[in-house]
Amino acid sequence: MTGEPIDDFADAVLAFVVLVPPGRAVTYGDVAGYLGRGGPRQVGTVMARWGGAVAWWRVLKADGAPPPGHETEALRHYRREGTPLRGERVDLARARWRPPDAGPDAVPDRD
DNA sequence: GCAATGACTGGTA
DNA sequence: TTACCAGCCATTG
Repeated sequence: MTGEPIDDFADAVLAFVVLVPPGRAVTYGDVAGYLGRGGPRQVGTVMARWGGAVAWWRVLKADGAPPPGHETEALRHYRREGTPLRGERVDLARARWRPPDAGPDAVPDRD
């Protein structure tokens, strides 16, 4: 009864995106890297297909720019969630988020 | 099985 | 800062 035949890879991508807390963001390449499979393009393809079911605006390109065709919409969410912005792009230097179990000490994300 | 496509990335100019 | 190029990998015809 899934109703939506989401692929395994897509499910992993969406599961990762929903883990990203508000005020934070990650890049397509980061998601692919944490998943350990696929590439940034695959993550983008999944977001384009099922991204509407998750906080797609928390996933951006490596240059800190939101997905094309949704820049204004994404920027609106950033202002609302308090995401560190730098001009019209997200300040990945501060907004970049990483999974809690990606470190040897499971250290909480840096401020 | 092969070729084309795609919400990408990093390096160089 | 923007622009162009080559690499990357899963999906689709």
